[in-house]
Amino acid sequence: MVQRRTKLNLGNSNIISVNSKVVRSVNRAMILNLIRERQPISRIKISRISGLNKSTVSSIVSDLLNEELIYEKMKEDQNIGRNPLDLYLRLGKYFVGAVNIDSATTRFAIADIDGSLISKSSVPTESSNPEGFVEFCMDNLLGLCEKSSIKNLEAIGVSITGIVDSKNHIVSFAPNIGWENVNIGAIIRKKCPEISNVSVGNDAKSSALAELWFGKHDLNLSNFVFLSIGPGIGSGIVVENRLLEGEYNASGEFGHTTLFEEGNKCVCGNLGCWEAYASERATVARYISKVNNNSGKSVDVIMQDIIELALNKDKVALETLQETGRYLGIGISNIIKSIDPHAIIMGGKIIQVWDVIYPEIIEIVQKRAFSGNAKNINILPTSLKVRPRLLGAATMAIKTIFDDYKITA
Amino acid sequence: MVQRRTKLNLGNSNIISVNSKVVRSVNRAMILNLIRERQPISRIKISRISGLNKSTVSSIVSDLLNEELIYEKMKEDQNIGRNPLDLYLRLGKYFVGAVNIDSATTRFAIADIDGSLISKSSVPTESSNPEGFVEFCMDNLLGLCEKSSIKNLEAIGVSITGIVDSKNHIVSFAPNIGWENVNIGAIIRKKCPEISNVSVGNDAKSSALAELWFGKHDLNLSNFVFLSIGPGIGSGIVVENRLLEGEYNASGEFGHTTLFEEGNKCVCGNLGCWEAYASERATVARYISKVNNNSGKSVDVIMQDIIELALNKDKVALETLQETGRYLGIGISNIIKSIDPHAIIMGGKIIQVWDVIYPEIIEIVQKRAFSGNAKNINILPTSLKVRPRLLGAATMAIKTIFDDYKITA
DNA sequence: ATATGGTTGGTTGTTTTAACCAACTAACTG
DNA sequence: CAGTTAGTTGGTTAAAACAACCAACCATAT
Repeated sequence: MVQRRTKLNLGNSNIISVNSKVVRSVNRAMILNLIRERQPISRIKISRISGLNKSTVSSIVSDLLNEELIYEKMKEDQNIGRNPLDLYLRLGKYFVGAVNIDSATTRFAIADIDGSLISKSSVPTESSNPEGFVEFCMDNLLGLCEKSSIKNLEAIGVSITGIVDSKNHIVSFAPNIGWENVNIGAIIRKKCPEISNVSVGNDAKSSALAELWFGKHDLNLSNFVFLSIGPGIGSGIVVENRLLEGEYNASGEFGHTTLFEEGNKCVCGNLGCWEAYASERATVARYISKVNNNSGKSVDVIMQDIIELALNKDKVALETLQETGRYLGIGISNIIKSIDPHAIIMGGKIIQVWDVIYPEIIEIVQKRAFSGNAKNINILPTSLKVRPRLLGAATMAIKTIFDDYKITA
Repeated sequence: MVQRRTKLNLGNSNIISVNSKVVRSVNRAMILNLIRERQPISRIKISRISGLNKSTVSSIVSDLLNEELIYEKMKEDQNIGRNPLDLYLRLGKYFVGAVNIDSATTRFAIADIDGSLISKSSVPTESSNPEGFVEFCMDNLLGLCEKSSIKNLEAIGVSITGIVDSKNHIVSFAPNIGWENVNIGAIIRKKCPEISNVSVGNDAKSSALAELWFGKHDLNLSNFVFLSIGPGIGSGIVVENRLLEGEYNASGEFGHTTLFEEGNKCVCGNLGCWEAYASERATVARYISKVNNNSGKSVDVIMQDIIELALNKDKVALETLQETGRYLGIGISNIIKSIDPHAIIMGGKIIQVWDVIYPEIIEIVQKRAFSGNAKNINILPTSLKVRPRLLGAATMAIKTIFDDYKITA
């Protein structure tokens, strides 16, 4: 992969100068991404779409063929003239490793460059010794490789709950597992020096990335917010196809915005956070208090129980989830007004009862939306078929293969 | 100025291919901006900062000298070796026009490329006939030019209250002046066909741009939110030196996020919007209700009156503004958690009583900030000495002279 | 005072890279 | 075999990199 020139951030402009190598790298990345997104696609179509001369396209495509990142195949049923040579991503050649470290479970996967997961495994998260656990994770990942007869990994991506300094591969603050300033990048580089591309990111942000790269919606998503509804609420904000990281890597903490002055106590210590109303934790608490009030005896349930009950038309469960839907709607309205995204994509167990929550969400949002365009907002469950946070880890790794400099106007 | 290649937005990547002209244009823009931000600066320093070879820098600088965008001057007091030739922006050569259309007043200015305003004027806003009024504005602007013996304008920038489609130069929705889908760009192009660069933008967003380009803070601002506190509350979000526009050009409508369920009625029709508590309108209403309760007789004041009273230590005015400060703090806390900016920059009449409101704001924010880093947030009054909205219009225009493609990693 | 080496800033002529261009070949249809 | 579309080849051009050079200054030795 191409070596990058030093990037100097000076005042109001990110200064990156351009030389011929950067030019090639930008155009190569652009063509490779076009093939990824539009396959099958011919050289001539790439030329017309990109504006690059067809001989330039041929030259870059020839490089990509040599690198075995793509392959070509004659198209048969053309109407007139010579048939184009369709280009496709080549699978089965380059692989990446994905790790998702969650408070309870850590999951592993090997993924191909199209985001398909080749093999998976998981272990309980052992957070007391960060360095040892990350090394243990790498052993697990390499074990998966061996099992699948994969000799080496192009890149590794790690997604994790908490605030992550992705630029420096450091987990700054992960209260759920008690980690602070853990340099995951350094640990991995030490353990696996042969793997040059390591990415580390927040789980909700990486889920957003997975949705951006591998989501299947009718929309052309480039501006959206991915909402990860779990015990808490996390999010990833995507603006013009890029993740908004935040100055201190803490963007998208909508879960801790105050919606109710003097409201319910949140795990963060403040009162009235959105999370204290719309998260799984809040939903479960509300359900329990309802049942306890009704029956007098205490119950012990988890989110999945409430969902199953609702799917079986249990009245209290349905009522509880509808309330959660309304609370979700309130917070989502504020997100829409803040960011003005094209869509809100939701992930988490709760999307199993989409039919229950969606009408509540959209009613609130429509009522509160104040501009004509904002009423067009799309609120959708994630289209991903595998766990977004794990695919997100894979996506961060895959991104290092496809991405390079980008040029913007 | 350099002609741009067609930009095709396709799925998840903005496709811009690169050829040698784009390369030159990127490097030229980078050097020109370096001179703008760091002047005086020598060729050799530019070379070292940018990574470009010094011969390349010399070549581009020679172009800029020919275009008379910059000038050079020998530096005298060097320690050792040949003295560098310091490069400076050349003023008095290229000018831009700025128009700020507000609900009551429309202001005009001619600005030099360093953002200094050469001459100014204003008229009452006449909103009933948009096309006629915009043409009238152009006549005013050209009149200012004549008065200052300026032959032509390089660019024109128009900032306006409301939702603006900056890409297409259309005012989509401006309820304050009753405009809807007014194609300002087309009107200006028709009226002044010789002016090729026209920019149109929301007033708060353009204020943010002005702060980004011409603000004087100790901070290196590249991620921040500009809050414009007027009768309502507008904002401009800057992420990595770029304005966040929003899918429907409606980002940053924090003023209409709900902070109080079932709270005060807002002009937008909803209940409990931030704006209904922290804006000038809300402040004035709160002050009036306090005074009426105390004295029994009704009063009629405007925001500036309350500010003057507070500056003269009037107790009720101070109390009212302190309350506004606390409400501001609540909303700002939510912005910080949503966007995670490096700073919040505030504009509007209320910053005249910064000493009154700041302690209230920061107390609330510190209490609610939940992550270590977020506690470092900078909340500051605007550093701009002229009206941000007018300078913002000028900045949009100036930006067209300096900006071109940018390369990001 | 003046020559000289050391140092920094800037220019010039050549080389290299990669995109562009125009003419060509390839492969297909009717 | 003409017409059409896809892709390649060889030469051209633009621009950055490179290396050698010139310019201008200082300190110091003579």
